Amino acid sequence: MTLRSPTVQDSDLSARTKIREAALSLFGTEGFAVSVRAIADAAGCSPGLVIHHFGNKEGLREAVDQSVMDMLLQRFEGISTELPADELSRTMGDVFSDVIGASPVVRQYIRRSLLEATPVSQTIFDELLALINASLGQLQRAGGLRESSEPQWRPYQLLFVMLGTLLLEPAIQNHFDQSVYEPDLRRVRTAANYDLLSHGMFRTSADAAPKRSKS
Amino acid sequence: MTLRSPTVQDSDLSARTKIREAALSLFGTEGFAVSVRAIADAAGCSPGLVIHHFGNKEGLREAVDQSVMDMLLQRFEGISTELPADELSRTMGDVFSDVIGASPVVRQYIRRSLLEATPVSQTIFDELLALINASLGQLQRAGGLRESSEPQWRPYQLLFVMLGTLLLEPAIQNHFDQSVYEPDLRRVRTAANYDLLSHGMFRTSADAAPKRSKS
DNA sequence: TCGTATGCTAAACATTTGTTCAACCAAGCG
DNA sequence: CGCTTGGTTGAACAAATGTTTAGCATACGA
Repeated sequence: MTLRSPTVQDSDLSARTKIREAALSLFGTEGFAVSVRAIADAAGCSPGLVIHHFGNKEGLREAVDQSVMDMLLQRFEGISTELPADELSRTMGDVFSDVIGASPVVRQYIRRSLLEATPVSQTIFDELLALINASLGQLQRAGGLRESSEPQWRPYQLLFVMLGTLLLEPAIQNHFDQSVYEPDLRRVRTAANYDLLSHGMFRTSADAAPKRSKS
Repeated sequence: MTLRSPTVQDSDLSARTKIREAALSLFGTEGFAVSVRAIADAAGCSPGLVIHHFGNKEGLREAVDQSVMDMLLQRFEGISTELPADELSRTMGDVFSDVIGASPVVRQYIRRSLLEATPVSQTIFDELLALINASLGQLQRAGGLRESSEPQWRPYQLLFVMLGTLLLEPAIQNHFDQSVYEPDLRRVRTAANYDLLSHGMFRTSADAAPKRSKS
C-alpha cells in the first residue's frame, strides 16, 4: 500500500483480475452459489488468495458487479443519440445488440443479474431505460413516433424487444444451429425488429382495405 | 391415507404438498441453492421428511418442476385458438397474462427457470412458442398478418413482448407504485401491446406523407 | 390382539462451505 | 547485507450443507 495511484482502486495487474474474471464467468454459469474454491481453481490460485484480495465472497461479487457496470457505462458513453431520426430508429437495435451482447460471458452474467433484484441489475436496467428514453425523446421531437393513447409503455416495449433474445437466449438457442448472436442472425433480427417497430405485425382492417377517407 | 385413488402418483394431501409449495416459493425467491432445512422450516416439518418424501433435493426440484408444468399445461388446455382473427389478435396478450402471470410465486419460479437452462424451462418455452405459432398460423390464414421479409422472428418477437414484463418484473416494479400485475396496469399494458403489434411505434416516411402510389 | 407399514422426528454423519492463520517467497529499498 | 511489504500458499477451523439412521407414534389389516 505504499505507492498507489489515487485514480483507480488498486493494482489491477494479474491475479486479482484473473480471479475477478473467473468469478464473472462462474457466477454467470453456476450462479452466486458457486464455491470460492471453484473460482480459485478456475483462476489458478488458492482459495485464500480470493479472500485476501476481496475481503470475502460478497466483496468479490461487488467487484464483479462494479467491473461489469464500468464496462457497460463506458460503452454507453460512446453511443450518440444525436442522429437523424430515421437513422436513429434504424440503428438503435444494432447498437443495443453490440453493447449488451458482445461477450457471451457478460451476456450470461447480465442475464442472471437482471432477474435478481441486485443493485447492479437495477442500475443496468435504469441505464438502458434512460438511453431508450433519450432516443425516444429525440425521435418524438423529430416527429418520428406515432401518437398513441398509452405511450408510457413504449420504453418498456422497446426494451423487451431488444433484450428478449438476451434474456431467453438459453431457450431460444436450442431452436437454431448457429449462435443467435452470430453477426448474420443478429442482422436479420435487427431488421425484423425494425420492421415490427415500424409497422407492427397484425394487419388491421384499415390496412386490409386501404381507403382514403379513414384517418 | 386409507382410500387413495390410484390415478395420480400418491397421497398428495398435506405434508408432501406443503413441502412442495414451500420449495416452489423458496426456489423462486432464493434460488435452488436454498437449504433443505430452510424449506423444511417453511413447510413446518423436519429436514428428514423432505428427503423421505422426495428421495433427495434434486428429486424435490423435479417434483416442483412437474407440478408447475402440470399447472401450466392444464391452463393451456383451456385456451382456444379457434377465435375470429381480430378477436384473437386482440385477446392474445390478455390470455397470456392470465395464464402465466396469475400467481406471484409461480411467476417468480417461471422467471428463474426461464433464464436457466433446465429441462422445465425448455418445455415451458417450447409450449409457449407452440401456442403462439398456432395463433399466428390461424391469424395468417385469416389474412390477419402483414407480410414481412423476415417472418421467422415473429413468434419470438411476440414472446418477447408478452413475457417482457414477467422477465423483468423485479427491475420494472421499482418504477411503479402498485404491482405491475394489478388488473388495471395489465389492461393498459395489453392495450399498449396490441397497439404496438398492430401499428408499430415508429412513424415511417410513408405514414408521414400518405401517398397512394407507393405499395 | 399382534404385526406392520407409514408419516414423522431428533440426532448423528460425512462432506463442503467461507474464512483465518502462520508461514513462505520475491522484490524493493535503506 | 537486512528489513519490510505484499502476493501467495497449505493447513486448519467453525459453521452449514445434504443425507442417513434409529426410533417413535399411529392407523390399518389380519
